[in-house]
Amino acid sequence: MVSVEAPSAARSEVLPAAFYARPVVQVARELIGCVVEHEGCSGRIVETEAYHESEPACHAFIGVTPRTRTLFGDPGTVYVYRSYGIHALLNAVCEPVGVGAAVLIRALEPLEGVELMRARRCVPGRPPAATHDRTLCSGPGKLTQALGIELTENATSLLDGPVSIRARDPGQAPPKIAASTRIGITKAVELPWRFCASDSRDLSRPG
DNA sequence: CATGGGATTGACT
DNA sequence: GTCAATCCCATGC
Repeated sequence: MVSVEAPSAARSEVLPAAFYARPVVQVARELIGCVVEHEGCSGRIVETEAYHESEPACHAFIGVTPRTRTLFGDPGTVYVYRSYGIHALLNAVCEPVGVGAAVLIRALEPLEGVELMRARRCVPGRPPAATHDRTLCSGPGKLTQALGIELTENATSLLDGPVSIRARDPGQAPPKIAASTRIGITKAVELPWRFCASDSRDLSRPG
């Protein structure tokens, strides 16, 4: 059995648990440029936000409950929850076990499986999106819909589970990153814990 | 058991 | 710019 991957398309390694077992704000910044993959569909992370149990915008602020239990688990675990009754939002659990913290993945640049993503994002009765549509994964609810990630993936492992995140190509220059305040929250709004790839055109909103 | 509030999106004025 | 859709779960009676 020979790999079908061309040498120029060699994949970076899956990020290890030690990557996630660090301060969540640092992880959020370093996840920019990494690649999320689920069942053949993938995209480059261009926007993230950090959430930590010490501040009230984080679900873990209230402590351990059935909903927040995942946040306090192993670093490198998937945390997915239902937002506004409609959307599934994807997070990566960070910090050591017992600390409730996670990085919200807010936007991707589509890479692989674009046709399938477009099909999942297609709304009946409207024309299909353009081929390199910048709205395919330009938001936390959009990217989970495009990748087919649902609540059933909650508490699975990013290390060997259905959803994985690979490191940036170390041979490439690191992306230029802009920090700003988080979007869509009403508490701890002043913290500059949102990170965007400065040159990306796939952001949920300008960074 | 009833209620209220979202880490959003897309449609519409 | 405004607004509704829709469901999980935390909270309070």
